[in-house]
Amino acid sequence: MSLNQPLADILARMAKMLDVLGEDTFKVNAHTRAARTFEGLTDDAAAMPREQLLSLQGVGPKLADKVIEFRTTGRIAEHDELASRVPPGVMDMMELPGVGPKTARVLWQEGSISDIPGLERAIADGSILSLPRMGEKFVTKIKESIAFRRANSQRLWLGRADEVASVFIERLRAHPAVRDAVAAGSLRRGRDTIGDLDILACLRESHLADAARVAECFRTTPGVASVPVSGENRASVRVALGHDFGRWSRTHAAEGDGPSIQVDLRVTPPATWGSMLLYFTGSKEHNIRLRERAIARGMTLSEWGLFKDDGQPGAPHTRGCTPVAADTEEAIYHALDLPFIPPEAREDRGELDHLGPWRLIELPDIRAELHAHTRASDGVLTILELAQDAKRRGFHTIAVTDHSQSSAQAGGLKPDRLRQHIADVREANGQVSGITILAGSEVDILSDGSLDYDDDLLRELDVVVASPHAALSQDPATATARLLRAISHPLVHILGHPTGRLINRRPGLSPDIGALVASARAHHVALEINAHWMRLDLRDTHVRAAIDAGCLIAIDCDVHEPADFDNLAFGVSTARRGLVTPERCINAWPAERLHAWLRAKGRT
DNA sequence: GCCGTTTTCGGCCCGACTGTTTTCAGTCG
Repeated sequence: MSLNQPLADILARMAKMLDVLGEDTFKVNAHTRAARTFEGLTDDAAAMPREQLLSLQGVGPKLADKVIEFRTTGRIAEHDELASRVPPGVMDMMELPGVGPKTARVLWQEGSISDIPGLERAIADGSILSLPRMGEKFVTKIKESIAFRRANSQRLWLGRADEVASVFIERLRAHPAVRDAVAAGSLRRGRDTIGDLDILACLRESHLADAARVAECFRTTPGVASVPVSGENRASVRVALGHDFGRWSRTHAAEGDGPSIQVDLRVTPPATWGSMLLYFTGSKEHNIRLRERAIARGMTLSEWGLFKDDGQPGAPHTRGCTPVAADTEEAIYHALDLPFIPPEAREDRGELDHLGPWRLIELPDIRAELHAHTRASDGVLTILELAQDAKRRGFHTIAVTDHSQSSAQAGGLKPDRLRQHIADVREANGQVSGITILAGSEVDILSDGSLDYDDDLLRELDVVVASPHAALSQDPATATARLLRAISHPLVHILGHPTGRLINRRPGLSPDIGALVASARAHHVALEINAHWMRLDLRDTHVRAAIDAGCLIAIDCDVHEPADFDNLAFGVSTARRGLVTPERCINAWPAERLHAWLRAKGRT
């Protein structure tokens, strides 16, 4: 188990405690930045010599020593000391929208309010109004925040957030004053979960005075429950996720994933489209890097554009200055001596140091689906229907990979049924012109790492996707040994959804990713990015580790019904976050190359 | 607490909105 995440967590907690205690904000930021560095790191900080720690972004001598202390003793003394001074409930209060470190400190130290229940009591008896800067409106805002938080303990699934965003985007695009509307924020960056939605609308040149009407159109979208922020060019709304928000909400609304989400809108004229899009896409940390880079080049960057720094007080766009670049993101990056950086890579994980143009995998590059189920197990399509759907999407290859015998709940095939199924696939192949139908199986990796069919049967298949389905609570060492055994099996092509996680549902296995990717590379096994938005497994940071190690990647939809093909975009954005290129993705290879690679397995 | 294409000391991202203020602090993204 990597030390990176626990380390990131404890450093982030220290930053928050320093903040509420009123310590130097730059020290706070230093801890926050270091936490992010470890969160995005692929190599394990547990194994790094001090010199290597010091080479990391934002890690200096003091933080390096804290890392070493943490991995040696399991604690950081300074953290424990801070924790003894800050009640945990005060940290909870800072999670409320509208309550920052200063407010939390006033509540705690001047109002003796040290947790959210205490805050609710102080609101109920009115005693909160005696504290400085706490008025009626503030109290109302906090009450709403508490209710909102209670209903939204989890971030939203990517697939569901996308569905909600499209409701607003389609509505805005239909407005006569709007040239275009897009999702920005973490949705555009393709993160696996979304905290709130950011929508950007661009006015037509002929309708520059209509920003307020566009914001009005946005605020009045059916389903909007409240409007916490409303300005001339912006608005924030909260929406109840009812039955009007697409098929996922209908399927999953009652399953405890939070009944509302905040959606932020920004309206912009075309002249500032690029700088607004850049600003609103983030990540915040990426934007800060860009602004620092602008300053180093004698410029300043904001959502209003990139300007020459003329030393005058006041924001340049309010003084009539002409920007160096503002209308497109490309122009801004160019003026900062950078290539266009894809949104998925904007996480302050070293992307500004990337030389040359980026060419990450794109949706149209994908030409094959190698993980799909039919009615034979738990899918809804026949072999021919599956092939026709895949062909419609422009694929040259579809692999039929129904479940193996141990997945009884999914209708897994006993050996005899699989033999018949293989014969059926062979017969179907050729009946749909222009696409190759391969006979495969999604074979269970049993808890000891052995496979669910014997080798003679596996040898009859064109594609073997080996996946863990049960025993997903194994300890990391056992899980690692299990998956390594499956990877080293000579007939396995693809390791399917390697950790078995379900986002917001279960954590899945926590194998040693470094060992996994090294073995996958050595045994020519492709690691799957399962594109279903509840899985996205491998996750982005693991994909990055696989790419750094030289592994091959498969991006598959794990098709059970026709709509599952639509999830491919989420798999692709996860791949892009891991810096996957077309060359490394077997689904992007031409048919001949892919088929030759599949045939080579087990013959060497 | 970190960092160096003005710096090993003195900086450290930018602007809008909100609420409680008589001119601004706090929060957010």
